[in-house]
Amino acid sequence: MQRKLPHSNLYLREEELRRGIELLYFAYRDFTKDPDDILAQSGFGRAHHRVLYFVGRNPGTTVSGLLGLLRITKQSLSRVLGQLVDEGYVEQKPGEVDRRQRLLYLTDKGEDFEKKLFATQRNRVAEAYKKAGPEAVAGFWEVLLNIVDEDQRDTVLRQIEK
Amino acid sequence: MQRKLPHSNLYLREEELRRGIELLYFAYRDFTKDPDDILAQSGFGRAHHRVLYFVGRNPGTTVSGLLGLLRITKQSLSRVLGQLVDEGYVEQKPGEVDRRQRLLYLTDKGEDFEKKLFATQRNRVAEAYKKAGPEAVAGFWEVLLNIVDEDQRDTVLRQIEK
DNA sequence: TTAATATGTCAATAAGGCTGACATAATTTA
DNA sequence: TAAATTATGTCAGCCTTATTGACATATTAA
Repeated sequence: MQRKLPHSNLYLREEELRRGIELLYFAYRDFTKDPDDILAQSGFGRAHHRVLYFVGRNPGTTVSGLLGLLRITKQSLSRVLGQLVDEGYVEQKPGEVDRRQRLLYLTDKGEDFEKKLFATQRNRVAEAYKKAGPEAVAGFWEVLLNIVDEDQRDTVLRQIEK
Repeated sequence: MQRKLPHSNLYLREEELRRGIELLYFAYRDFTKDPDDILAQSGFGRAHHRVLYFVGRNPGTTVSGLLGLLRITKQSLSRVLGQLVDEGYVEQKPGEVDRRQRLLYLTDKGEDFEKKLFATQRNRVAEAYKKAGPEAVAGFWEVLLNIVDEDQRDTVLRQIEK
């Protein structure tokens, strides 16, 4: 596969930085489109998706765990999470060790829905991985990880290597 | 540089797809944070940034050109663009060939502000490129481009190779 | 002359963030 | 044990940014 390599010595030139910034914007724009369409049909939005996704990936997580991962306020999360609980996508169980906590789990309904949402992004990313090849994928991961705030990289690594 | 390579044959496994999806989310989350903070101080939001950015990159673009690139409605663009024009960041000149068009340009004030916003993302991406190395950067570009909608890739390529 | 195009505008609606204030139950600490 | 802290929830109000639909104007093209 022919690939244009960034300039070996001066690869930090304006043009190449612009390219990364723009690709990130366009890729993210399209990446979020498919699940957004499905969510809209159920009266949900992107925020519901994130909650479903991270609760699915981290069953038994607490509200504050989710707040730390999503980095939004509890008032914002509360509205979204409340809807998901009300409509039976997420269930809360009191923590056994610390009974102030509400441990979060997807219900069967929530799992089915999350799978449906995931499938669209999964297909898109799988296609992109296939076209780009394994080495490109490794580079993709590495650059993205280094774009994350330095003090968040450990948290992200723990999350993605779960 | 030691890098974990995705599984050569079965690299489309769930875990590796999840990893890409999550990294994209976390990287984008942090990537947008710095300019968002600066924008908030001036009473602007992320949408203003996008307009400033793409007008800066494509001086003389039309309103419909911008709509196609950003893929939002003209009503949404209109509000944001109107504010930027009112406050002297963007200027509109009637098209010479087609006088219905309003060609868009950054003013000096707009250019200064855009540079300030760009600098934050530029630094972040430059650091990430440096840490990951040129080959990783090439992979980063390639995967991102393939995540973009297939029918949008030419448009995106024309934009990033400008 | 008519139709289509580029742009702008008004109005209503919605998602999803935010801040601030306050409440409750449970746990930890002094 | 009493007081402070923590985990969570909730109410109220505000902002940005997106949406749809309808309509207006100027200009260009058929």
